[in-house]
Amino acid sequence: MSLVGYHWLMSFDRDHVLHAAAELLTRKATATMEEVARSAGISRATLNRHFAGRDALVRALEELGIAECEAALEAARIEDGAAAGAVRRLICEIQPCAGLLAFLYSENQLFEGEKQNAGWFRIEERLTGLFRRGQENGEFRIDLSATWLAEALYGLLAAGSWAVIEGRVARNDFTHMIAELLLGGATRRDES
Amino acid sequence: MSLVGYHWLMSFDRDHVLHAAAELLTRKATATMEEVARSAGISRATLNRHFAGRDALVRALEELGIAECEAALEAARIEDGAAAGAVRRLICEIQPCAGLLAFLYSENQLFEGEKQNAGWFRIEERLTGLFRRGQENGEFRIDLSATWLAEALYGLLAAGSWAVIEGRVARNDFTHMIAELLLGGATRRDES
DNA sequence: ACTGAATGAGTCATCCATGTCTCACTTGAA
DNA sequence: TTCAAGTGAGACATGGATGACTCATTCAGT
Repeated sequence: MSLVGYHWLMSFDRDHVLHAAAELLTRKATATMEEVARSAGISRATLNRHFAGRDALVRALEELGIAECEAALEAARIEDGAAAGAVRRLICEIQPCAGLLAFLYSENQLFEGEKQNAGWFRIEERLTGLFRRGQENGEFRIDLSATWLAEALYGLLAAGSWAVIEGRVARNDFTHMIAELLLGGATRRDES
Repeated sequence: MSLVGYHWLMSFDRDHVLHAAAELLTRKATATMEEVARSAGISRATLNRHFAGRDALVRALEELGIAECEAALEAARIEDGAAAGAVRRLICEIQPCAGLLAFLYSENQLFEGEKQNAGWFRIEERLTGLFRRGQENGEFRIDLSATWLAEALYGLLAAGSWAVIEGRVARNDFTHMIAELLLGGATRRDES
């Protein structure tokens, strides 16, 4: 049947293509459509058949990033328990798509138009809500705004991804480094 | 005399052009040479007379960024006194060129060639040296590598610049936000 | 007033990424 | 086997950014 399942050929895997594109574009944001196609193991023609232009590809990556972000927010159950633990779980869950987020984060054209994706607002809301909750129950300091903490999390995720890609830090330390710096800071603590 | 001082016309100010380009490219990394020229108040022809192509302009911006970074490192006297205070002074001094750094930081093509500027190595060395000093004298925790702390500083500077540009946080809070988060983290501290 | 240097505006050719199209081939389903 | 869908390779036209060029104008110094 042509309606139920359209999977005669397995050579094109939309999800695989998107992830390959994300992986490449994270390292080289100016990569050619040809390069993106080759990195996914398909031809430029096929890539253009499924994504009408570079812009459409970036938009699809944006959707993917938002979806994975919200999935991470769900999996981390950020509304449960202590805020600090929630942040740790979130960073752990979000690690697989950190590279994609770093690319989207640097793609500032996504945010300058008037038709920006509402998904970012939802994520921003939940994220700032998490930090605000931590501030209200006394876990987090209040002199750093929840908005800034959310923004800093993005920045640290991007910096961490780049550092891992360039081999400056070990991939296994990714979660620990970001979570500890964001939550505890660099200064040594005598308590605990 | 044509050898001593070449400043007959004041209409072209190399430093002003570079700073205008930095300011624009920070917001829109894909800006046209025409747009860059207009943002500096000069024509595209003149821009091309002084910078042979976009690549040369980016390289000049790289040089400017490195120079301002090292100037900030000097002005902050990062070798003096407590490491935490040195970091605060450094962030304060580096604030004016944070936008430029954010742009260069996202221009990953600068770091993939084999002919990358040695200035970054010098800065990286001094920066990691600062954090290592803090670790060795017990100020900073040792489970976060000095390399990562330096990388995180870059990431936070970039995130802070963007947040200011987009109006998410106040420009006056820039130094305080970055320094406090990097040094103290988000978690509330009961000691002073 | 004169001269030379530098600029601004405009034009032109070139390059490169992109999008579209065609055609032969492969593959799964009937 | 037959057929239709999907793919890969290649050719083609297009658009936009870029760099080089010309020419009139402006301005500083003499």
